[in-house]
Amino acid sequence: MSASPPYLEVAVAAPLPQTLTYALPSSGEIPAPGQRVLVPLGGRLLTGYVLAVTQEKPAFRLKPIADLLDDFPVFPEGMVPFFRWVARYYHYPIGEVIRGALPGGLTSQSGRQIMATEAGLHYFLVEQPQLVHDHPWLASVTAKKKLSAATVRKLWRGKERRIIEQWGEQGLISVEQIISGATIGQKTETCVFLASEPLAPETLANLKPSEKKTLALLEEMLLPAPQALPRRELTKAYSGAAKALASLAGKGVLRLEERPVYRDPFGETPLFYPRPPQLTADQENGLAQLNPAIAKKKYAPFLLHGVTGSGKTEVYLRAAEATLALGRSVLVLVPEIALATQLEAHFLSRFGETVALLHSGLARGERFDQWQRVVSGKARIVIGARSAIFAPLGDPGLIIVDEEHDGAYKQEDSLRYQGRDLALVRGSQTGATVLLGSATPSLASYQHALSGKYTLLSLPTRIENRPLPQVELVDLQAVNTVSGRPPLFSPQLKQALRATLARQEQSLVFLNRRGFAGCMLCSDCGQAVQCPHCRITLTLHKGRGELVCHYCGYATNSRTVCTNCRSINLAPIGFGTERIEEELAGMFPKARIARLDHDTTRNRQDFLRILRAVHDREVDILVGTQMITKGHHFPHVTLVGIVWADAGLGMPDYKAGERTFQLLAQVTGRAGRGEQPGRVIVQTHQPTHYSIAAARDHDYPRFFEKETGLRKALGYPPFSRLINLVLDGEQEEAVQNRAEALAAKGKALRRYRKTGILGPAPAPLARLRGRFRWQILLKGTDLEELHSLCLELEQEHARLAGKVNLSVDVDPENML
DNA sequence: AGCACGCCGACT
DNA sequence: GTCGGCGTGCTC
Repeated sequence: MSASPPYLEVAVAAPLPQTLTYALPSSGEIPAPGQRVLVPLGGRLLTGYVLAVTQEKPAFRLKPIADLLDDFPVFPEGMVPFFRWVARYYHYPIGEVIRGALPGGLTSQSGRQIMATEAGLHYFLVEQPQLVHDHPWLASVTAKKKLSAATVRKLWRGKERRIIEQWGEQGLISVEQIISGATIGQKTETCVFLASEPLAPETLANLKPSEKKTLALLEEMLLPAPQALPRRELTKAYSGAAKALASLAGKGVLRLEERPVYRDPFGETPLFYPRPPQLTADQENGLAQLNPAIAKKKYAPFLLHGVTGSGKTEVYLRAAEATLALGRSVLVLVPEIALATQLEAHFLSRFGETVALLHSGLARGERFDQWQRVVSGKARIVIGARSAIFAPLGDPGLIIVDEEHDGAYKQEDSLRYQGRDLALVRGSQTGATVLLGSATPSLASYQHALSGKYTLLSLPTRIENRPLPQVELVDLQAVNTVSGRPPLFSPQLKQALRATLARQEQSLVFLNRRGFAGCMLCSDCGQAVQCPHCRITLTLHKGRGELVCHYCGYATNSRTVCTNCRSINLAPIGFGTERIEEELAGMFPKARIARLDHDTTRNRQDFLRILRAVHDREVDILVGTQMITKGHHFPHVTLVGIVWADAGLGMPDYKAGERTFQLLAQVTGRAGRGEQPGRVIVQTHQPTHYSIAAARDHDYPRFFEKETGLRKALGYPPFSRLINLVLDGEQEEAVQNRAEALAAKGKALRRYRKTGILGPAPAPLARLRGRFRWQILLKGTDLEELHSLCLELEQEHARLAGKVNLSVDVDPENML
């Protein structure tokens, strides 16, 4: 058999559902899987990712690869099946999957660069200066400044293209094809290390005063963490240090090296956590099951159910040690916001240089550096937020997902993946042990643990047997007010806030409400009006005067009766953290109040700034959404108030009960970790609701039983699978028509009998950023069928042209 | 996505 | 009669 020249299977960074085949570049070089290449596609050049080298020749004429972009792969070949799986399962173009997985700034595409010729300069500046006025971009060109690639693209796509081409032909400007977009720089910091050898006495005796001072300072600063210290820390403390450090390095007293530096969010040197010599019996027991699984190098999923403060971290660390000892690598996923917690410091303390960090707070260059360290094998432990599931580790033998129940693992735009679910997929592909950890496991994970699909490990007690905090429930229905409507703050909570302020301690005030959707709340039983078919809270559409189900489209007049107790005393309700902040400011004019939610924290910096203010006791009362439950423990917070614990139960979401339980359990678990036990006051309209009562009693099994029963009865996950199809566009009618057309098409396809089509219905945020949104929910137990139906509807959508956009959300968690 | 091709109204 | 608008379809 003669060897034909190989062909390359390439995923192109464009929204194509399939991969494309290219011939070898003219150089004859054969790029390896994982390398980036520049490929021609429909008259332009863009980045592609080589997935495979194949001998299979397709039936059509191939174009050759235009260029190689890398000397080495940017991801290991072993990740190719993973990318394929993700693209297929989440109905997302594979090239976009890979582009999104890689650190930013690695995507090249062809563009154009516009420059003025000598003749042009004269023409535009002297002969026809009004042209510069008419075409403002000419100002940059005549000033010999480069136009950005984005600017040129916009001009080229718009009305200016003709004139640009015309002037190009006249020789007034030059239009050159360039490759742009890939912009990556290295960023490191100079760090100081003490020499490992003890110093000779004569060296020490001959030091200059400034050198002695610097050395003393260094030793002092290194004391809490005997690792590296950034040079600028020293030069900040003592301006003579820069010079002294250089000469000390020359004398061999210390080393200066370029290193990435990891910083604590509060700007302190990371704490060093020593390896504890003793484990608890529960930790030992867990590791006795984990270690053999790790050693087998086969896929083995575990659920580590441990209450807050029970020592999950040490189990992670020991499992990581065992995995590294086998020569395999470790991937640790944490919720983005929790990256500021001690977990990262624990891993750094234990494993030092072999840890890489991947999170959204890194600058582009930093992110690229971390990526390089991983792909080159220098870093064998990766800690990161959900996107770190795409970290280019060659042979992950252990994948840890901390706080696995956390909603932050679900990406809610572009590629809508679930990081925790992908951890299991990647683990099963690479033969890894997957360790999911949580104090309040997701229903699905716990279900799998009980069914034996995962192995359940338990850490039922807190270290040192500290008690869980006492939780007081306040029934808002029972609070008497002049107006007869429940108040925002009960006398109990007001009183507690006042007392806490008087003691100069801090309070946290939660409102689990980031949604905007209003609902109708029954003033007698406290329950929100629900859909008779879906048991989902109906959303109030004020304009139409209707209550609408966002799952099935059911609508009823907003003047209705309570679905629970038939009462006619229904009141529209809807308020958020902003209102709470306002009320508090009115009640306590002298208190320093801060708010932490999506509106006040545009980015990680804002988040850390507010946390820091609380940490430094510059804030008396912190108001916020679930964001405050994560991350930090503040020792001076002695009161936690939950304004409206059942707020989440009013959301149009089948997971409302689960979310509510998790939130309350997380909050109450967090209080009382300091020396004082702390007080938790939970205000609610539904004190007997199972989610709220079980959270008060720290009773996960009770919650699980009840919630599982409800889900099963209604056929919601984990007893079925969902795919949400969201249509959006500028014209409401077009969107609604398309939604109806697709739903009708789906219902007409008789071969998908086992899959239900709910809707179409207006999306819970029916108008978002000026676009109208409708959705169709697919629900079924047959995964195969569900996905083929989805695929057919996508094809139907593509066939029907129009300015309506379709996005697919597989396993939706939050349909807002 | 973005570019080419193709089919209809208002200009020389 | 052409220019140039945008709607559809394909990209190895």
